[in-house]
Amino acid sequence: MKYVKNRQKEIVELLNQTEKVLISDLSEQFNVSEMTLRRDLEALAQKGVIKRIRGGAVKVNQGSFELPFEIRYDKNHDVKDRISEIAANMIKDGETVVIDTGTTALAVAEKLKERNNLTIVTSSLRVAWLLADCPNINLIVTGGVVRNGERSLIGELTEDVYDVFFPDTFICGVGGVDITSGFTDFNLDDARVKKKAIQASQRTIVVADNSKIGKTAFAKIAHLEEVDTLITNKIANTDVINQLKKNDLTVVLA
Amino acid sequence: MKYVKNRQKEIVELLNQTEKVLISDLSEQFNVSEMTLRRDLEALAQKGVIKRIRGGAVKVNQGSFELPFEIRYDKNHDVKDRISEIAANMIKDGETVVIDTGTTALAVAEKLKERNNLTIVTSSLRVAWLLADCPNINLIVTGGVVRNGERSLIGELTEDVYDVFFPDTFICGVGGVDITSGFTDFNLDDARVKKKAIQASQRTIVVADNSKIGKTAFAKIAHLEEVDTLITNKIANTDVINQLKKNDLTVVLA
DNA sequence: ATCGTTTAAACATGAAATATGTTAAAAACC
DNA sequence: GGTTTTTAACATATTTCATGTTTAAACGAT
Repeated sequence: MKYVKNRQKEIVELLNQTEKVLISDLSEQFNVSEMTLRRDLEALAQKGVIKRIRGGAVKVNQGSFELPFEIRYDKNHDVKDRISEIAANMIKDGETVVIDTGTTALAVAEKLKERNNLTIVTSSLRVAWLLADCPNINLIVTGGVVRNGERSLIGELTEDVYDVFFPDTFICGVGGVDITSGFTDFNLDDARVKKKAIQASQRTIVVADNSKIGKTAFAKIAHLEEVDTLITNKIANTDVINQLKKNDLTVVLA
Repeated sequence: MKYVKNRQKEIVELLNQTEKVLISDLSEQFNVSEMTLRRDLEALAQKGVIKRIRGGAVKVNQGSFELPFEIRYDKNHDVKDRISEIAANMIKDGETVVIDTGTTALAVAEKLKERNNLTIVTSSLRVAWLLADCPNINLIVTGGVVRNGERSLIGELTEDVYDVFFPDTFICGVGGVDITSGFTDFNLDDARVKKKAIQASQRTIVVADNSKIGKTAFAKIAHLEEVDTLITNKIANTDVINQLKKNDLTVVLA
């Protein structure tokens, strides 16, 4: 079961480099039958990650398109683990914390599961589901329209929550961090929610692994100055990191 | 897996009559090893349904206390299936439907999964989770505080949603239906939300299996006249049903 | 303290669910 | 038309989960 996901993840990554993969090649590479690969490709095509062609698959990644949550989830898992550990340690007992959508923010939520006396606000159904039965956490879900796949809550209902809530810390996930474009996200609606959460919160901590550094996604979330801390990992492009540090942004490398 | 839940359910029901059960007795009765029963009792004690004592367990059910969701879920499953089927058939494509918390309402959500062009509003995380990836359903989650175990959303945030939303139909779950006390629920906060949903909705359909008929739970939801239709099953107490029918309430027997 | 009972932990077994492989017929491509 | 790929159905393997067994430790009562 673990292998299935790993293999499918690798197929996607392979496709990002080679434009096209053949079932016959993959079969040799992974040492599994062609039928299995066919099933893998079918599953991925179903999610819209790849496009099936006769004998293999081609990439469909046109434009700023985000991979499905499940695929992203175990990508860079060890990195996210380190980043989220640091983020979790910056949260003190008794705080009111907003936990954002996205895989890295979900990892932070996992670290906070056993903590006491926390009030957690989230617009991610996944975070809500994860923390729903923690008796020691006061969990609040923002309302909103459920965005398919991502399971994030968006829209007016979500945004309006930040007119009445003023949390201590916002754990924010992003699609890209760049010197000129600032913090961006793949989805406009999600970006709007993040923007309001930043404005309402005392401090904002962005968690983003190195794959996001230097990238620009579709929708603007905030300028660099609006965020307090960026937690990323060491492999991130040092040039960009150094420039980010000049912009009144505390950068922590996991 | 199905047997585990059934056995645990039966243990709880047994405990409601006898105050106390012994592992040695249960082992004989269910024809399973004592170790298995020990595991069952541990699981139930974990959820707070029973209290573990040396050699067995005693009931903890003081007052009007509701069993945990998981235990209730497969109780009367076939009945809920019939009731929810009827409820689902009363929903027309294009409607805006509120789906409540509780096991029977969740069963209705399951029936609506494949339907098209529905807007579904829910204050149940379980319903939200179930429908989250249905591309043909426009899913809206009310905000609110997550109630432990039940995974329902409660509080001001939840209630206020019904100041701005005016749905066509409200599929409502209840804790009890009675001639004099009307519709009641075990939880005050849930009851408040239900009350507001009834007021905001064009019509309210209560789904409740026979175990609820003639019962009164803790918190008042609504008078009989405020609800349009009650869907229950045939085994329900006929006297009560007949009286209910006199109160301008359409009763449908599954 | 001491005896019998109950529990907890570790490992073994069994059954159900899931993933993978194989085969043969159908469909698609050239 | 002949080759390759796909689909579907079934067979096999793997994994997971519930259950059982055993043993040592913990507990309660005397």
